[in-house]
Amino acid sequence: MNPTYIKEQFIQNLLIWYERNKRELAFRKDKNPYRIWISEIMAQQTRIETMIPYFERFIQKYPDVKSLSQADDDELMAMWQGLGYYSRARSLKKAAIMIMEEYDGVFPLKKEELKKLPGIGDYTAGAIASIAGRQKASAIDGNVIRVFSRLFEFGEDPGKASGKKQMTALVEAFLPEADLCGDFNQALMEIGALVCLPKSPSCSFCPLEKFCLSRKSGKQLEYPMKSIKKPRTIENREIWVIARESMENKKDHSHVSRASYDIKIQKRSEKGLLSGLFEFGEQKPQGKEYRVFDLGSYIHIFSHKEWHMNAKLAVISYEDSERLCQQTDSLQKKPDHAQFVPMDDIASVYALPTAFMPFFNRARKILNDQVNMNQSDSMTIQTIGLENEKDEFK
DNA sequence: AACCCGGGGTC
DNA sequence: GACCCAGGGTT
Repeated sequence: MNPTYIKEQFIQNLLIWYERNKRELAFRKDKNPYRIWISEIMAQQTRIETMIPYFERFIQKYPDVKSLSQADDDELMAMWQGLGYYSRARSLKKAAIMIMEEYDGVFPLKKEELKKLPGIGDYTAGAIASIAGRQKASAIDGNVIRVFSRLFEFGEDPGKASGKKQMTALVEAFLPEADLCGDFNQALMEIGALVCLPKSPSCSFCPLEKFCLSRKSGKQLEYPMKSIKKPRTIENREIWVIARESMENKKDHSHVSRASYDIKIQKRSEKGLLSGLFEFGEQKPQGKEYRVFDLGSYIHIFSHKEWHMNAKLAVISYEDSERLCQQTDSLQKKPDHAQFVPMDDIASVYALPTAFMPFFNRARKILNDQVNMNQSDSMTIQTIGLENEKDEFK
């Protein structure tokens, strides 16, 4: 058995399995470069099932490069709200503008050209070039790394530069002709997603079983080699959700059911964590009397840090709300205007990170209950416990 | 090379 | 709770 024969067998087994077992995914319907691109960016560090509904909505709103290049920034972030890694969305728009201006609106399909676009690295460039461009290119993601690490009992950390380089050479030694590379790459990923699972690989169903060294040794779970992660840092935060009755209520107090509240939000810095998204802030209202409700505590876990938050809801007067906006502006170096916006616009119009969502849901519930209550009493300070509200925290 | 950047499903 | 997901950018 010569090496060429082994490679042919490997490719044939893989591609036949793929044709029989691949999932019908929305972005596999055609080879449109724009849609392949959007799907690959959304799929970065994100499970396919999670990303599918975002993909459908995104394509509806931004059907092509041109519409994306003209997207409103806040609307774009709202479309991405909840997906995470928000710089992906900003890079998408930047790249769309580059494609319009530097490529005359024609999507580049060569790997080296694709890598010049923001948000497109080694993996994504290879995926687009091979799938949409039918070019000979590898696309090595976490799935491919796991599959090949196990196949050859790969002894280095593929996350490090040396290991990544060797892994690339190994995978590329198995690449078929250009026309088949798109399916080859997707097939390897599909094996990783459906068969060569991190904790319980189904080796007896694997078309590559007879090529797999770790299958023979029984050491599948020792690959890929993993490096030690540093522990997350913990930050404590005191969140103040500040609400006021919206102006509409004052004009029309005969219709209590139409009453609603505005909530103060401000834009986070354009750099760093959750950049460009909105938040409630940590400024306690001061001065006149206002009603306070306890919104409890919540721990939000990011990849690299944890926010341990406590939050309160303050309902203040319309007059105090305007002064508060000015105070908040003066506190910020680069003031993104603190503003009171209708409660129902939050998360749909103003992208709110998932980290704050539990507090927003609780505040909304409390405020809606307030609307349905007769507000004839003169209560000024009120605290509500959380005993029966745990469901609101997820 | 090390660090930063989200959120969610799964076991 | 630990793992890890169709990774990329910055320092």
